[in-house]
Amino acid sequence: MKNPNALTIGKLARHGGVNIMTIRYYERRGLLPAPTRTASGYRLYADDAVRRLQFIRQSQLLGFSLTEIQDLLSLRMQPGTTCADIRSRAKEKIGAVEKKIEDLERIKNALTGLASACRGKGPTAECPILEALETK
Amino acid sequence: MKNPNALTIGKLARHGGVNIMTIRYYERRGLLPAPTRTASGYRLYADDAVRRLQFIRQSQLLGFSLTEIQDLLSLRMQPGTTCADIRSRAKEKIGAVEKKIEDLERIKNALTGLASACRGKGPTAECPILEALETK
DNA sequence: ATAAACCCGGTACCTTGGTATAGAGTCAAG
DNA sequence: CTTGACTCTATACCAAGGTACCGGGTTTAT
Repeated sequence: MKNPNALTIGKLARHGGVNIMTIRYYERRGLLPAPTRTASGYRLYADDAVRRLQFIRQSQLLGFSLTEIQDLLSLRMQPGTTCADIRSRAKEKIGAVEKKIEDLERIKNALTGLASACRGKGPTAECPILEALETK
Repeated sequence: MKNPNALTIGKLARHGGVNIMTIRYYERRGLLPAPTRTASGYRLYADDAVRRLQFIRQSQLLGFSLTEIQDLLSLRMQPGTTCADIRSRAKEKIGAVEKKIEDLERIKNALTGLASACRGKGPTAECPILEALETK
């Protein structure tokens, strides 16, 4: 091997804790750059691919979609992009997360109201939950 | 028409604020019972189909999936099902919603921490957000 | 009586984030 | 040198909740 650190796709997958198919999928999506190939066509990854995979996974854990992660990655590559650009993406995401939380709080309150209206006794014909769902 | 209240699929769709295709889809999924047909094969719905659609929509707004709604509907039809069975479905859903809220709170806190670590100045090479994402 | 509006079934397509399968070629160990 | 593990591409499939198109038949309004 020319590069002593080169990883085959299977090793990269084990390193990153993802499936081989996921790596190929990320490559198709443009999230991972196409690596060099051996003469027989095998992908060979350098160490930075591991960091790239970590970036993707961490970003996913923070609620970014693959498309948004792509956006973050290309922002990073563009000269002239500042830290403020990245921070604004983070703040947008915070806003979206807050909105989702509010939606879920509303749902939770509505469900809690219904559940407490139901004594839990009797047939379904008299269930206040079912009635509430039918009557808009 | 035999039934003065009979609705064609288009009228039911407008009543319920959904697409015609959605109604056919619900029928395929078993969420709406197959209605009677005219001699030429047109679907004819009675008034209760409107209430059924409302039930589905309201349940969706409360976070139930179509599969769960199917479950609620068949529970309602089964003799011997009690109000308590329905209430327990509601409580399960409340638990799931609470868990989602907690997940989102964690995400929000992590993002907020990252955003406040970033002064918003300088190139992306020094962005603490990007660094945090790369370093697991 | 004819055009507009409606409806039919079947199939394909969309999003998101992957996963699976098939059929073939390649690499390493015994 | 053969077997098993690995990799390749291309294509199809999954959940969820629909939406769209096609080529035809029906109903309604003018």
